[in-house]
Amino acid sequence: MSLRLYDSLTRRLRPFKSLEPGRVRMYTCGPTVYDRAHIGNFRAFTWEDLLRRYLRFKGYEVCQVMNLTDVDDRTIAAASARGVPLADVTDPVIEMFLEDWETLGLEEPEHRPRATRFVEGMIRLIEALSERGLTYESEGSVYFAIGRAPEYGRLAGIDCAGLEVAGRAAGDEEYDKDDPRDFVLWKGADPDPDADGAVAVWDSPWGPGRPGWHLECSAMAMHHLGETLDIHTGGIDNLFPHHTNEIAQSEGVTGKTFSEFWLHAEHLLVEGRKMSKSLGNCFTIPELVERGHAPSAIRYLLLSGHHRAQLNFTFDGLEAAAKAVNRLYEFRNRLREAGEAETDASTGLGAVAARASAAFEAAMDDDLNVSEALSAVFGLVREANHLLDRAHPRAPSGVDAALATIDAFDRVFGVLAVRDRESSGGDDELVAWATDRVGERERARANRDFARADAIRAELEARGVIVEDLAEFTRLRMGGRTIQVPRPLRVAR
RNA sequence: GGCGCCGUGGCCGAGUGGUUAGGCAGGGGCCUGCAAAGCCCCCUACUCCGGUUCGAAUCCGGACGGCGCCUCCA
Repeated sequence: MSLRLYDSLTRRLRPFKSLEPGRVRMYTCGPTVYDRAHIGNFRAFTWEDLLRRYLRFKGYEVCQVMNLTDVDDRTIAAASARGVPLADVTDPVIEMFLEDWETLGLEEPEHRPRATRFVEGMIRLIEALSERGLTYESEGSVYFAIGRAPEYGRLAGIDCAGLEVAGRAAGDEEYDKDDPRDFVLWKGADPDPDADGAVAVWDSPWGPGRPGWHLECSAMAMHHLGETLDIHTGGIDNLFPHHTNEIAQSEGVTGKTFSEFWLHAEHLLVEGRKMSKSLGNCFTIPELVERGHAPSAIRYLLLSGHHRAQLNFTFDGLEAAAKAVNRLYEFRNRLREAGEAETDASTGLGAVAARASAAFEAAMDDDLNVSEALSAVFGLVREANHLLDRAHPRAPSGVDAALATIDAFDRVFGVLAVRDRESSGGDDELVAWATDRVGERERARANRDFARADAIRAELEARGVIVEDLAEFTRLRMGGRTIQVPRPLRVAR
């Protein structure tokens, strides 16, 4: 079985093969760190994490680069407005970004370069482009002349020759471009020392200024990964102009293919509507967590739709996702417990697990069809539960194989790993109090004083603690967290 | 205007020329002091109108509806 991925450039599903056997070089467009990333941003990042994990599942070593855009109009505007250096805005945002990254259980990329540390490399790129006659200078700025790049616009499906040059550029103030569609490589600084751009000025052969937005990705990708990447990913909105311009710049310098595959994630809708500040639906990860939603559920929901389709993020969906995650979690627990029981060889999980494994891989091989892959996972859950019921009180054979399969699935989805973290910890004081109350409730139950036991449960529920009596212990659920309180040994009568 | 996407059961969401997607919700059952959780079973849809076909939700055409991009939003 082999992996096939939809490539935006050729607009077709193509078999994936890395340039270097066994090793994938992948560049993922990271966040602009002017404000905390929202769930829409994380939809793309979570999907990229899935891609990365699946490549590893397929046996590749992955070298992933994700940039941090810490200089652009918005970071500059934020710093200027507050009258502070750029880093005073970007450093805390980066910190929050990494926090959220961790919350969702995303794997660390091998490199996380910051644009402001790569300005020199960007200048070298502009020089190389200039030597090839692809640029022109105007009033301290340098532009890329797209008219001299014959392939320009292919990624976005834009036919430049037929494009109107006028369009929205008619009233444009930037009349210093030869062609309004050209994009800036180096933006000359405003001579006014009080101008907004003053927080971000570097020296260059063309005078003081700052690099254009698209340039950083070309520079950092090529620095870490070489002139040709295996995979370049990003949100669909980056198709044009960002990725289109990246290709123009990079290939303009090297004359080589910049990336073999271009993969794009569609946008997220929230409650059926486009995310926007005015609708107030640009939720961040901590906002959702504060509302009592578990990170594992957020991760599951973000992952559960195909990356090339818009995903509708809803609060109902979040609750459904939490239930689905829990089902997997309980299933794995059940397998772990069954592993210790005596085996009943007349029923076997091995074949069921092998079938699920094959279905999972076939689905993921097909352009990361997560929905279908999850269908295979839940198929295993259902069939295995059935066999576990039948073998009870003994265990079917093949429990280890089923457990290994679930673990392999989760190395790709990474949902149970996040869920595991939610089952421990919590507000120490509340936990101590609740544990104490449960102890008292257990004594009442042992005495068959159920009125008292129910009163204590109500008391706990008043403070947001849900009590569940299980065979071996009492489970307390508070918010997204779960705590197990062992049942005191009852004295035999 | 240009380029492109989508319309599946109460909700979310795969898929496909003839065979059960899956999750959540809902119904029934097991378990339980009660409850919850968990487990099992059930619940058979594809916007509309034409066409192609032995057969279409799946292919073609049209209509209606929704959406994205077209210079800095993942």
